[in-house]
Order: sequence, then structure tokens, then C-alpha cells
Amino acid sequence: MPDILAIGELGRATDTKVETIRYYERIGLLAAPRRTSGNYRAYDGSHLNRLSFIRRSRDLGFSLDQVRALLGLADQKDRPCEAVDEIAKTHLAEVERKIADLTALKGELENMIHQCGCGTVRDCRIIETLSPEAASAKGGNADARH
Amino acid sequence: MPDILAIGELGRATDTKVETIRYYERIGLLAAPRRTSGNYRAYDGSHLNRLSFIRRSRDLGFSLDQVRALLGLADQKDRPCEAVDEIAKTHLAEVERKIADLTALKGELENMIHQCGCGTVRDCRIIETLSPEAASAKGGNADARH
DNA sequence: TATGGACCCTGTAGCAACTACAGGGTCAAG
DNA sequence: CTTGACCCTGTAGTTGCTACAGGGTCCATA
Repeated sequence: MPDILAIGELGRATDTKVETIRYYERIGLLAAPRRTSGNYRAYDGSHLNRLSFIRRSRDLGFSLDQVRALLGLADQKDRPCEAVDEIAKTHLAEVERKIADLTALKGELENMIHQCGCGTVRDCRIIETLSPEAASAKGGNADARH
Repeated sequence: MPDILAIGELGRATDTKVETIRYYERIGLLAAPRRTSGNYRAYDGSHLNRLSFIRRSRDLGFSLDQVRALLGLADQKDRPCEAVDEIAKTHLAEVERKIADLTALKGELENMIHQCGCGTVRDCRIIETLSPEAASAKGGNADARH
């Protein structure tokens, strides 16, 4: 085992689909490896490291662009790591915003579901909540018309 | 104003881009309106209601498929609204799962960022956290090399 | 030696849910 | 009669993959 991996082995080692690995190569995220005589990709330890890094970053929700930036920075060993910190903090802020948005959403959905008496669709509060004001104009309104 | 809207007006009224409205028509979510002599789309109140419903559902995070289902159900006024309830509950469960996932992520990101001493990239804890175990092999390891 | 099956190759098209053109036509105001 | 805002169709791009189709390679076994 001289440390050389076929694409399928690399995939198993990093829990990555073969197509995804080729995709990362195509978009320039993972360096193209050398080929065997039969034109198979032959990966070595550096590719394994690189792909592991990518997968971890992705698992933590970094975008491919952010991963690209992190990879670039990871290679500049003696530059200050503020840029790294900033990417991580930006991402954290995004995650926090998403949590806040989803939490608000959850509240609205709970409200909506809570009001459903589960009769017919005609009286369904969920449908009513989703419908525009016109729906509440059942009992007379002042808008739009005239 | 006989209640007829051009696509741009409908867009402004529902906070929807013109292209998005045409897209909804193309995928059969919004009925094609009749046309003026100059081949402009001429929307009426029913389209406004329909699109408002769609937008509100989308704002609440329902997928287009879910919206399609909700629209279909909303038209069956005297059927029981259990199906509506189920869609909403399924969606709520998804939202809750996403919140849980993101919260876990947030914890990991905070940990990572917290450990960053902000020196050089070489010592950056963030990069280290993202790197495969080999990285922690700085102080001697048994892997990979020879 | 032939053959089967697991693996690999390239290239293209598909998913969600839009968004952004390009290259034209229509219409009202000045 | 021209300007500019609006509209039309059709296609391609976005993100991050995934899924073929239609082949080639490799290795073990019969």
C-alpha cells in the first residue's frame, strides 16, 4: 500500500461520493491528481488531507467559496490568521441569523397549527392564515373595489 | 381601474419579481391570465389572491410542492382539513430539525472561534480544527508518511 | 483464455427556486 | 416622432451536488 488511492477509495475514506470528488476537481477545489497508465486518478496523502479539510468545512456549513478561501489561507502558514477568523465569524453570524429566522417561523407555524380546529377546509385557520386579506373580507371590506 | 393589473403592478402588489411571476406561470403554480391586444398579461383579483397566498406560504418556508398541495386543498372547501394540518405539521417538524442542526453547528463554530489566539495561520486553531488528524500529528504521529 | 463484475473514464442533464440576461415588441408622454 | 418605461419569449446562470449514458480498465475465477 504505497499510499495511493483510487477515487472510490478516497471517497470511502472521506465519506464523499465519487461524483462529488470529480466535481471538486472540475471547479478547482481539489487539485487534479496524476493518472495511472489506465487513466485512473491516483490520489496520495495530500489529496486525502485536502479533501478531509473540505468535507469538514462543508459539514460545518461553510460555502464552497468560503472553503476555497480557507484553503488558500491555510497554505499561507506565516500570515496572521485574522482573515480565517473573519470568515468563521461571518459564517457564525449567518448561522445565528438563520436560527433567528427559523425560530420566528416556528412561532408562526405553531400559531397557525394551533388554531386549526380540523373541521373542513372552508373553516380551516391554516388556509385562512395563508390567504390574503380578501379572505377576511367575507364580512365586508373597503379595499380594492371601486 | 377595473381591477386589471399588468405583471409589473402585480409584482409590486405582492412583492414578487416579474420573472418569478412568469416562472410560477411556467411551472403551473399560477394560472396563465388572459392577454391584452398587445400580448401583455392582464391579471385580475383572483390572480392577486392566488399569488398572495403563494408568497405568504413561501415566506413561511413551504416548498413549491407544498404550496401546490396547499393551493389544491384550499380549493376543496368542503373536504376535511386534516391534509392541510399535516402539511403544516410536517413543515414545522422540518423547521425544528433545521433549528436543532444549526444550533449544534453554532456551538461548534463558537468553540472553534473561541480557541483562535489570532496569531499566524500556522498556529490557528480554526485551521487546525478543520484539518484532518494528520494536523495534530505535529508532535509525532504514526500515519501517512512511510 | 475468456468472461464477469467491480471499478473507472468523460460528458451532459437534472434538482430547487429562482435570477439575469439578450434581443426584441408596445405604449403613453412630451 | 422619439424617448423611456414597460412588456414579451427564450435561454443560461446560480449553488452544490447527483444521476445517468455510453463507454474503458482491471483482476479473479472457470
